[in-house]
Amino acid sequence: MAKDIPSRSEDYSLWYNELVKKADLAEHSEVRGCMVIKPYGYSIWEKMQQALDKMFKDTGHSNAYFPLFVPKSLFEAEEQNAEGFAKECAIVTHYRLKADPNKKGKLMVDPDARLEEELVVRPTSEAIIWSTYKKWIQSYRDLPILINQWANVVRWEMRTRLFLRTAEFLWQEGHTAHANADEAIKETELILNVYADFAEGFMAMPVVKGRKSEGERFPGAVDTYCIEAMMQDGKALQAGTSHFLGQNFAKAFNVQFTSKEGKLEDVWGTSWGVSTRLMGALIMAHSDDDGLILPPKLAPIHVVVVPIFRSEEELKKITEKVDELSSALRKQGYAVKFDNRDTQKPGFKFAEWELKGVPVRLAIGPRDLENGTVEVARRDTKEKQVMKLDEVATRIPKLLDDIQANIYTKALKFRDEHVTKVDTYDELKRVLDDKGGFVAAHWDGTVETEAAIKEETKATIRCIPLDAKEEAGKCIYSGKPSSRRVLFARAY
RNA sequence: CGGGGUGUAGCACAGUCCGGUAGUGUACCUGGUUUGGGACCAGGGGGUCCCAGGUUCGAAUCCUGGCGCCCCGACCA
Repeated sequence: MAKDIPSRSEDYSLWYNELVKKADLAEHSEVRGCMVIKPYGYSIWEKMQQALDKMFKDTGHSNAYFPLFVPKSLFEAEEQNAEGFAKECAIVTHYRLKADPNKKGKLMVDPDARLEEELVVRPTSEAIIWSTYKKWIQSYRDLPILINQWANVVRWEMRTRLFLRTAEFLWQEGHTAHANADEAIKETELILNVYADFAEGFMAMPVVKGRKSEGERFPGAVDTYCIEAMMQDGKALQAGTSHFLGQNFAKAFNVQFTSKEGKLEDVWGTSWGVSTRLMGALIMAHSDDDGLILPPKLAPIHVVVVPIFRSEEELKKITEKVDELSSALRKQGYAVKFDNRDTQKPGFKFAEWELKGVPVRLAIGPRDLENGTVEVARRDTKEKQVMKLDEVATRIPKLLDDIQANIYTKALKFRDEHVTKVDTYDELKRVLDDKGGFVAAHWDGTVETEAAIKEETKATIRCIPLDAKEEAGKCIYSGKPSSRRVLFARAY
């Protein structure tokens, strides 16, 4: 086990926190609830951004940027949305500080600098964006608008956890406007599929695509779609949401257009987002007691090379071989790190790069120079093999593909083993306590039943899976009829 | 907001009960030996002991007030 990190079985929560810090991903800042994302952590986030950004652009979206501040009058325009976020908003009330006459060297808020209208620091940008769309949209010819923004938002959470829930976080938020409901719903579903493809294809993390229940719906949305993932401790994590907003925001902000037929109509909308929370998901989905396990498609470093040498001479000879190998790998698009520090021993480096989750490690020493070989170790299984030096550059791509596939398969197997069908309330409670994971059960579709189950078991309906089969049954709580199973779980 | 904990070197912590020269591990710096799974030896540097006030000859330690942070709960898309 890695030094200074507790094992997952000992204390999963502590394992997660320590791993985030020890792997150099992020740390707590001087600001309550806000984290510093460190270079290594940020480089993983950048890989996520790059992949997602390309997917958005490939599906016709463009990036833009809207203000951090939302005037209170705009913020409150869409009532449900405003009410949903009101309890966790940071508000700017003043625009100036001045020297405190009573405390030397200290500043105070200048009471004369009160803003006429308070500014809400965006917890989400529907308000500011729809108030802008109003100016952009007159005709059906102006539609659709397909915009994404990469931004930070602030939600004054009571309790925070690195990446999973921070008071300020980074995300992307898409906001689209359409001429009819059908097109908006298609957009909502398109993005849901983009998110699922990203989670599974890049993060190697299987997800369940579904709809949120009424009680879990985004404030101001008509319908909320989501992808739900399963963490190694059996808790669910919402990894992304895509909302069909209906005409709610158009009505709130008077965004209307003249249709082909010459009629004045309200615009249909969607919004969708994923955040730095995905970093938390990535960590908890794959990593082990030795540290991070990164899927090659998101790893900032694919291959780390550790030279083993006694003298400058030896290092020089090794470096020659490594340079050749590195450039062959780089030509194929892989990021290679040559860890030639002479300040740390090989064993230290092995442990460190394992902690950081680099998928493949090569070790080259005098022995290998003699034999024309290199030791290849994969992070996911910890298996080592000796390869011919001149074969490495051509075999690594396959190995990285194997690793990507293997960690997905492993996570999928775990997820599938943690979906349990139950037909009684007692079973639900037992499975939640003993096994965790998703519990597939019948539900009568009411907010009351969901709330009661949540109150009693702390489990929520994660989603109504899109692929749920029609199946007659009885709600495990109320006994009322139900036509399909939904997934319950305790969640992050 | 409720419950608990905590604040001392970059980091992790001891010392606080019972007041008397500021400690340990790690990290850092120098030199040497090492290097195929977290090296070793020797030497060295680094502190407003969270802040403010009080008690005292003397406060990291006792008293009063304040602040920060962490964990658990409630809350949470």
